[in-house]
Amino acid sequence: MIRIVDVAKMANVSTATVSRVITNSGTVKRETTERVLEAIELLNYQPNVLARQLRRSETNTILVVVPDITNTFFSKVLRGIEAVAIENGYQVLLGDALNNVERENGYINILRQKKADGMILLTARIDEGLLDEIAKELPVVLACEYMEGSQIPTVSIDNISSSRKAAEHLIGLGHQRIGFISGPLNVVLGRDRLKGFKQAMSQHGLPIEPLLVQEGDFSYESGYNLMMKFLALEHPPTAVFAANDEMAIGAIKAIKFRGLSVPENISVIGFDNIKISSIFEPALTTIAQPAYDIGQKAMELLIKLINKDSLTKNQYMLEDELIIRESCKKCLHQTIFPK
Amino acid sequence: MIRIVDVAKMANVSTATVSRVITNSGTVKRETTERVLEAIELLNYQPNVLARQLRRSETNTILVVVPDITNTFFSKVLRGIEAVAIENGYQVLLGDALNNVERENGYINILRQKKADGMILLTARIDEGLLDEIAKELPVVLACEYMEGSQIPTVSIDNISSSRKAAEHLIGLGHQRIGFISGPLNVVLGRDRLKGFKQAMSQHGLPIEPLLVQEGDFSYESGYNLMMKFLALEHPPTAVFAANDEMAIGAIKAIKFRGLSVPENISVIGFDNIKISSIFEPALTTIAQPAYDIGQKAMELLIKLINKDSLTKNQYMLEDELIIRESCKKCLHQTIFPK
DNA sequence: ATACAAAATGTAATCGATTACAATACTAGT
DNA sequence: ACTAGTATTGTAATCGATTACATTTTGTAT
Repeated sequence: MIRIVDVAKMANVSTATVSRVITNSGTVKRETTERVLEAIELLNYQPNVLARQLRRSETNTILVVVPDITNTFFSKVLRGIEAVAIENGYQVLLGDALNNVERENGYINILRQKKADGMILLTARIDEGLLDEIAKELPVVLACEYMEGSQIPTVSIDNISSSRKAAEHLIGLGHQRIGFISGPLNVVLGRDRLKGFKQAMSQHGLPIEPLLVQEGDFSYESGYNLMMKFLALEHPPTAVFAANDEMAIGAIKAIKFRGLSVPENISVIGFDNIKISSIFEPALTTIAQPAYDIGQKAMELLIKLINKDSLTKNQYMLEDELIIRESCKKCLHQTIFPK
Repeated sequence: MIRIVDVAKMANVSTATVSRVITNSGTVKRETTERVLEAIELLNYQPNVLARQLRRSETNTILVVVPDITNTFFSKVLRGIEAVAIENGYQVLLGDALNNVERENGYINILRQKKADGMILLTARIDEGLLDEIAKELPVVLACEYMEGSQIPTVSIDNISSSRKAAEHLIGLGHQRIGFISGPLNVVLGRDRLKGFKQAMSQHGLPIEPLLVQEGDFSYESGYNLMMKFLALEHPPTAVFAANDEMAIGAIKAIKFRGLSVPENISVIGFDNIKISSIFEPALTTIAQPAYDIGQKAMELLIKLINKDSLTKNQYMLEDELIIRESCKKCLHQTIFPK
């Protein structure tokens, strides 16, 4: 292992000078710089990052906690985060929470142990009080998710209004019996999308039937199973709004399994606009989140927090967009089993 | 920031003793241990990981380089890696190479800088000589990919034989004009799957028409575009073998776009068995890789390398499986445009 | 009570860089 | 030639833990 003293010896200077050359401090004479660089080259010297980090007490690493890495929506956000991170000399440490609160908490400890300079959470099932406290001392940004009443900087879309927009699209097509397959209701995200749905229904004077609101977990399987439940009702909904695309696709598969078709018999709308939603048949009508942009913005905020720059505001809402494809259609009959 | 000396002072012992308590060395009297633990509790002391790592010259972090994080196949491998990593007290640092060789090289430097104790590569476009040299000094494991003539430990399936198996499935169904959409040929993986395809064709006395072998890049888009090329031929293939599922799905979409159907007009077989391949319609016939197991095994090997345990062998081949679903069918006519 | 071994604890060096402060070399102005 | 001021370089403290080695305490056998 080549150390800085080895370089110093070879170049016939002090370690301080070598260090100054490495960090481009600009105070080293050109000749000396050249001698040092030559020695570094010759010895193939690589500075020991741990030592540097200890001295500077910084890691140049940020931690990103994803609820579920197999969901492609998050990989797009990640891409956005990574782009800005690399540009600014940060490494990205990825934590997959496996949809599991304990794992999520575990990652917080990594931040606490100063293994990372900051953290971006794409999930927020963690105890609010705990997170709020940590965020007071350490740089934390929430992306996609947010936390009620907390001052933690957040980047997301307005889930309530976009959810309302999706529901209104169905209502606008004449649907009245609309089923809602929600995300897990222990996360704000899940609750917000439900809230948006309910708002839209109420505002158009439509009843919210408890049987037509089911709690899923954002997985394909839950979408499939809950749709099966809807289909077992005497009066199944004529349209279904799933709180994410994976569940929407699951729902469509269930409908098809029952020999019915989308959108002819039942309309389905999703949320997120993951890649597969445009490939799947019928192509999914959905709400597009600017995933990449969310990632970028979140990372930008985090860098500001790390550098202790002040933020002009701490809630960033980006624009979503309703993407109309093939999975929704005008409602022709108020029941899907006409006699 | 609470330091170990603070704890030592409070517990009225030396820092050495505190350290011994923390590391469970077992040589500290029970009373003292309790006093120290109490102080740690009271002060809410968190050891500084950087200092420890510097002293011990280990990071308890391993680096995983993925060619493309948006491909769900890799997230499954990652899950396998992570499971074993966490179990053994390792953190996983994820590098997304964005299908880009330079990015890939960049991650090697992280290992070199000792920011990680070892590395698992799920891609290997890097210069062979360079990688081989690094692997001599530092723990490196290849997963999914491998490198010809190198001694780097590897976990994968036998891509040649599984590819042959896939091609033979089509041949067994009577297909003779079979198109092959390969992966990038600058990676062994891509070349191997092509090799398997060619072997199967030759062994059954079928000609390999250059026009029917096209190089893709594992993306949905390339599958779509290259299939369009096939369809523009005077005699398009009656079956297509795509070197991964994403391209296979792209190919199917192209076929449908042309008003033809799968498998009635053209059979399509994929590779990887990603989740969507069973959901997509027609459900994809494909080769299943034991992605999770590959990840686990790779991490196990890496841990052995890090601990300088000896490996019994350094090429691990896991079992693949041909999964027959709906996208392939008996060949009825040797041309898809019968006069 | 004594001697010796084993157990427990302490002291201080160490990991490898960065950086505050000190010292020296150089420049220009008189 | 002398001096103030700047540019360059060096010395040594420092980050916060771990650990080799030294020392003290405890336990046991005689």
